[in-house]
Amino acid sequence: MKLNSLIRTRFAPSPTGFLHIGSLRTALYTYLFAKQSGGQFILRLEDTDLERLVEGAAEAIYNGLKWAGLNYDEGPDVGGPFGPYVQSKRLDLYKKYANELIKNGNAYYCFCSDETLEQMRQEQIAKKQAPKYDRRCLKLRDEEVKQKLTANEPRVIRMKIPEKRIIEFTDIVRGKVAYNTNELDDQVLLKSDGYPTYHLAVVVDDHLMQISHVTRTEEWLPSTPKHILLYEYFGWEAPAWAHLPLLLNPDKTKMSKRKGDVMVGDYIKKGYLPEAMINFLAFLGWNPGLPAEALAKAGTEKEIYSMQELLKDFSLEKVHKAGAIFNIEKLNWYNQYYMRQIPLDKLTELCIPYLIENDLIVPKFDHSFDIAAMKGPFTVKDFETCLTKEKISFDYIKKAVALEQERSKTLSEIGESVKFFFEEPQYDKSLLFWKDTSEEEIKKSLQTLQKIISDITEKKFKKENLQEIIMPEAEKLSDRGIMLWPLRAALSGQKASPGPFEIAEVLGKEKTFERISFAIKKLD
RNA sequence: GGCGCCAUCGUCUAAUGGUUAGGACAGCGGCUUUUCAAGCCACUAAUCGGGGUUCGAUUCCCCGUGGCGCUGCCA
Repeated sequence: MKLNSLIRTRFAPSPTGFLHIGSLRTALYTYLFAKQSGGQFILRLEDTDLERLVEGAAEAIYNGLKWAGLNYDEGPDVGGPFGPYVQSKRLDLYKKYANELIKNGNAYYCFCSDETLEQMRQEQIAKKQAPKYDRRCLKLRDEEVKQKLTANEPRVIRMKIPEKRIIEFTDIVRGKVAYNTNELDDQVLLKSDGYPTYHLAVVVDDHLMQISHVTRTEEWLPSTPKHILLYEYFGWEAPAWAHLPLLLNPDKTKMSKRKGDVMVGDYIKKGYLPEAMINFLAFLGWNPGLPAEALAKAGTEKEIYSMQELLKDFSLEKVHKAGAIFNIEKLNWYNQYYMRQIPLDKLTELCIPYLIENDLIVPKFDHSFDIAAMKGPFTVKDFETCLTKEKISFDYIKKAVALEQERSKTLSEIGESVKFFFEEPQYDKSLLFWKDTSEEEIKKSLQTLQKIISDITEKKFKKENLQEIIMPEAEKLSDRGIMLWPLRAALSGQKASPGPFEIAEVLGKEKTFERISFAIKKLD
């Protein structure tokens, strides 16, 4: 372990898919750990599997990290002193180090074909043995190897694992962990296509990039002894290890697609806020666990943490060992909480892409942008110059959003619930009926309202005034719902919505009158 | 199969030898109420099993059970 030196951590995803929500949590913990001590956080792309590369995945990773506020000090798109930060651009390096291992006798060429290896595996399984390379190529004589190399036969480079050694290491999350080298396979380090496997590349890069702490998920725990051996072969000092718990599906399997949304982009599109996602993810597998006195002082066990507070309180030692199920309900709760904290102007800006998507407002520019990429006009200024649909102002949108702010869990939900402010509501006339009131009563209520409203001046069309004037009328009835329900229903066309007076104020006198008239017509 | 990791309410977790086992989400009930939310109040709900160690175990040790991970020229 490196002591007394700058903490440098890295997040090293492979661009074989869009940014996974579990990866984002790993990145978060990695970021927090480095940044809380003034260390550096690095992004490295591990694109050594040509077959699984996905186009656009790298972009999605950059965007996702940026969205979440996990800014890296060095990385493929920002550069840095230890670049390149993309493994496919470092092939010569891996080759050089692999050859060094051969020279020192810590690795050897293997010319076995896929079929040979597969057969070997099958035989071992049949004999109930652990599948393991039988080292037949290690027994090749020097001349044979030389001959095959000259003939340019396909080959890989395998790591030579010593026998009967116990590799013990201390993991920051798990404590002491030990593996017997007899259980380890002679791992392929350099593939026949010249690309390194993860095992070689990760060790070489972590060393060259001066990574002090390796943080990664638990699935890597069993390969850690191989990595430690490689550090030993190279004569390098190994970093500190921290194997983080996995994020799980509700059925406790490794979180994956098919069992729900797992891509960060999915959550961005749905309108989750980065603050909520970060807070939620931080507490999935970690908890500050305040001492009793501090707890008593705080009054309650605080679960709302900003990035700043996380930076202050996070600690790898307190990360849980067990995997955590991704619980969407709690995310929703966090998101709703954070949505209520956002200043209205800002929230409105965030909602605009969703309104455009729902065709509620139409900008003049080409709006075929991607919400997940978060590109497009978001400022008030941009927005006011780009509307075409019946002179809807930013202010109008703001008022509509304000009414849905507390009632929505996501931005996309606001985009939906706010619809009736922008288009005539379509509904069945049965919606207008309050409990078991008669059609006549409802109609009478609406007619009364029609009259009251036409008497109110445009200027006085505020919810307080409306309430002051309409409530006494409603109180005259056996149940004020007889007047208030049909009013609300007529204005919103919805079973559930904000209150009638607030809606009326936003719609304005003219639209309010029209919608009441429309409702009366429905009853005729 | 082998190896490893893990195990507190349904879920996320707090409490590391002494608590009525705490909180949050969800759920349920109530208050509020023109609807739905929100808010406020209350309730339900957990230490996987068995052995030890100890005056005392959620906590330490062992065994079992269960879950998960790895066992690829994937990462």
